[in-house]
Amino acid sequence: MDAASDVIASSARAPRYQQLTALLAREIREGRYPVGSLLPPEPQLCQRFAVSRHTVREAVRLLCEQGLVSRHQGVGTRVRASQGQKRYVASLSSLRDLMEYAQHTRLRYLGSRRVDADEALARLLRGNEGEQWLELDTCRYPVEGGLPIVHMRVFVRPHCDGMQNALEEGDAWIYGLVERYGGERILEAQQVVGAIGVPDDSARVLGVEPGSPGLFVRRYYLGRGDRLLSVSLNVYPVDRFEFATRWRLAEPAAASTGGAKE
Amino acid sequence: MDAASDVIASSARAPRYQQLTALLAREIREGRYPVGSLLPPEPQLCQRFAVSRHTVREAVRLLCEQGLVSRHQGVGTRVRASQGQKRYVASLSSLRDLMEYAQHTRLRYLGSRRVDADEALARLLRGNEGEQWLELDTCRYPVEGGLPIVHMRVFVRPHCDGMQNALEEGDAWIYGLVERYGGERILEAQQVVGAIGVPDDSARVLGVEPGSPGLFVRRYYLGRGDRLLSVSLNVYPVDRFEFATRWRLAEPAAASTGGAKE
DNA sequence: AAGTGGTCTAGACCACCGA
DNA sequence: CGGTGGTCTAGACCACTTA
Repeated sequence: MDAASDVIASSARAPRYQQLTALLAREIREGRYPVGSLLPPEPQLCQRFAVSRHTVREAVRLLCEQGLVSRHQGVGTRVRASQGQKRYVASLSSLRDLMEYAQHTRLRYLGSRRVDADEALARLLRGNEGEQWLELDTCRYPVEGGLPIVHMRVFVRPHCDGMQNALEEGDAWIYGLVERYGGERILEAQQVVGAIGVPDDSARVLGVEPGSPGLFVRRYYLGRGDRLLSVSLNVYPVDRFEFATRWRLAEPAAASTGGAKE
Repeated sequence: MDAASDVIASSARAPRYQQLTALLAREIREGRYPVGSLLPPEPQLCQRFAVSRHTVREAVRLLCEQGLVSRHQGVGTRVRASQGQKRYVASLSSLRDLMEYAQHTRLRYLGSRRVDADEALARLLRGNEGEQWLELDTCRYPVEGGLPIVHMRVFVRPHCDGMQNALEEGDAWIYGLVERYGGERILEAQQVVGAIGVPDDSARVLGVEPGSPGLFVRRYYLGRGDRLLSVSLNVYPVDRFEFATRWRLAEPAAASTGGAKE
């Protein structure tokens, strides 16, 4: 190839591997390396850009982190996408943070019962009619007392019997119990939020007028192979709860670790 | 130190840098390097474990990706957490996905006006009393017609004048306009969701009873240095909207790039 | 000025894959 | 088998922070 024109400037401000990342990303975007094809092998890139293999690998690593390529030992570096999308991500250090407010709440256990899912419940739980579930009825109070913040109905598989006892102790986290009693890690949580007129049973628990404005939150906890481990149906009355999320732009930037001061 | 006992087995199955990562992670967990302290400098780690600096750096890089430490040129490697927490992440390919439903909606522009923030509005917009804002009044309809799904009041800085014209064309995305007219990328979006009795003005737009159950969503769009670029105040009536999010467990697995086949 | 992590080179051997 | 990416060494110079 025309090695001369491909030389990476060593005097430029940006490190070489970052220049290389940008250059390769542009060539991928412009079709020189179509999606599905293989990038040239590392030795070839070293030669073309007159840099060491370490530099090439660092550059390709960034492409990899941006999802543009994937590497496979013995095969090569395959182009997976032609352009890095903007991606906004939100992260939680634990599912507990889904309900950050809950740090300052106490759980109260109200009761439990076995239920056979009728058609409406089955649809809500994404299961089949006639399935057996164990329903746990709970609510959360502020630690300083007062009216409940939320009415929570938690559905788990019947073999999770025994969770009730743990719940009665009062400061357990549903998702933790689900993992302990279900013997399986929660790999994904899905959440659906919407408005609702508070239904009668929740209204009684929460001490508000039936039909008054409320927030419903359904959470589905999934394990391996999208196995449904638990479903929680929550109702919050107006003014006692807000749900905050932060979405940050995930920089496909080269910066990696260096960035922020402490 | 007792270098002999710290030698990393070269015969073991796992690569040295992964063994090193695991070893350091354990020592952090067990308190040898408390949170807030500095890890020994790289040359020292090289000596202690009798490995090259490259290997040490690869190991520390993994600790970094797991969030256990952070590196700072000229300072050192600081311990940030004593144990790798489970982390759940949700990602969007664009802010548009925050309102996935909106793919099938049309925007309708209702009007705009300049406002001086009074105390209540200033608090809502996280700004100061007396600040000038440009308020854009809009709502969204299903493409197939019918009642509006949401009443949106968007606040932008006054210099964004001209956005109205773009809005009147009908299929613009607020966040896109904010970037175009503000001349700045949105680096972060914050979202607060809660229940609300639909206020009078929104009720008129939405065609529902004032005070009936609704969902409010406040979104704050931030640019560089957390500069507030825009705020959007949305009200959804019951039954016309649900808000879904998926949180997936992000594996802090050591595997890095090697893992999956294509 | 000294010490930190960040970048970079020039080599080497290995595990894995496909022909 | 040859070629790929994965790991590793032993050096070097630089940018940045702190004192």
